[in-house]
Amino acid sequence: MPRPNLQEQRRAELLPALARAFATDGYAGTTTAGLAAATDLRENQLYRLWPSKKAMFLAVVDHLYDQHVAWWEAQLADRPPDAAIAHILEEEGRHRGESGLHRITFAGLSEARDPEIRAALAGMYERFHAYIVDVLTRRATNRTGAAKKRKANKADVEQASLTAWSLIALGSLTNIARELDLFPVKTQERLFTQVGGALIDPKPPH
Amino acid sequence: MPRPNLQEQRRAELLPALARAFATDGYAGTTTAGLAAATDLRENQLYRLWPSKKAMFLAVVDHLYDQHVAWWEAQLADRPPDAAIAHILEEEGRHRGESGLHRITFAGLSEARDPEIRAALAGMYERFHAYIVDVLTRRATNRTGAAKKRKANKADVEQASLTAWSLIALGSLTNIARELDLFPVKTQERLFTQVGGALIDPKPPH
DNA sequence: ACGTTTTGTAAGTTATCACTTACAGTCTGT
DNA sequence: ACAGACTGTAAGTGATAACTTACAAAACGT
Repeated sequence: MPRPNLQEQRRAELLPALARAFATDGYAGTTTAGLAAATDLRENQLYRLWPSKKAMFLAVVDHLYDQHVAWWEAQLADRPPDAAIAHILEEEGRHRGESGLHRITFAGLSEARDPEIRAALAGMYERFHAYIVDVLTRRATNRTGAAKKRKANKADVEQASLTAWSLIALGSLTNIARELDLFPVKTQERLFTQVGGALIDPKPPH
Repeated sequence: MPRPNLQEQRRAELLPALARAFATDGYAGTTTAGLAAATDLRENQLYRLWPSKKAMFLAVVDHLYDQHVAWWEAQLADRPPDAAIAHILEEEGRHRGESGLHRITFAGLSEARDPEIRAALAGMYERFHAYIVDVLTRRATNRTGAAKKRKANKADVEQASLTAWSLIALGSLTNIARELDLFPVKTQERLFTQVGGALIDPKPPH
């Protein structure tokens, strides 16, 4: 049994370069030749690691989603819930721009006819939404006093769900705006802190 | 001088079919053969009306934007500003789904590297934003009393600008959600009426 | 009816696409 | 050292892309 199988590791190493390529040119606009150039490999070497261009794209989607959630986790760790959320609202815009996640999303949305791509994107949104709802309700129950330890009731969760979707909406527009240079970073920050802040905290301290 | 030139009219007639094709398959995913099939013409007949596939796409972007604004105008006409806005918030989601505007936007965003496509999209967003700001400030000044007829001041306009972007954000997410079946229509309605309503009207009547 | 122009139909061109095959090197456990 | 799997390089495959060319058939003003 000669030579150990390092394919899994190789895949992981190549994903950032693939992500960059897909983010730059979209799904249909990215060629396998381009992917090979981006990874400094030949096309058939990529095809030894994934069965198709689509598989490469789906792997990229998963990779970026994991990366994004990991970033959230890092922001939440070692901070009290309120401070963590405020911090995320401030930093989310900046971070989103750096990862290529939003461009991959646009690319995927253009291919939403394809059931696998569609499912991958939908799963990503749903998991992210669930995650935010969890963060929001954890914070809400903490606030009402750990002593009571009341379970988040149905109305609370429903409200948190709407709020979570709204935050995701702000994030989506911010991505579009960044892509098209619609408004300066300052406006983007105000969107997140002012509007986003108002959303999660109906009575602003003024 | 034989046969009048009806090209302009022909172009206008064909745009809806072209829009449908681009909306279905994205920009790069749509082939000129597909466009020909969608319009029931041959490829070279299309090329007699537009110089390239890109020109066809840009024409579609303009067409859908004009259509969307016309719809807004129709909603605003013959309604007092407040009622008109409420009505738009209720109907916007439904209407957006029917026109293919959002899918065209996704398609374009995947090609945002192309300066012409990028400019067309950016222009569309900016014009739409300006339009909403105008609607919002008209309403605000109306409210403070037509008698005073005070000019909208800078802070008002800035606030309206943020609100307008937020509404556009909700619209964008709604489109994504519709595309990916993220949540039911009811949630979508609540997003617009509850969150959207709160955005344009910080103190809800309760 | 005629001359000019637009319209319709078909075929072709060149490039590039996703994906494959062939084969020579190279590494590893034994 | 050597078998057997992995790695690298090159070339090739058929399909299909955007876009053209060629030419016959209408349509219109005169």
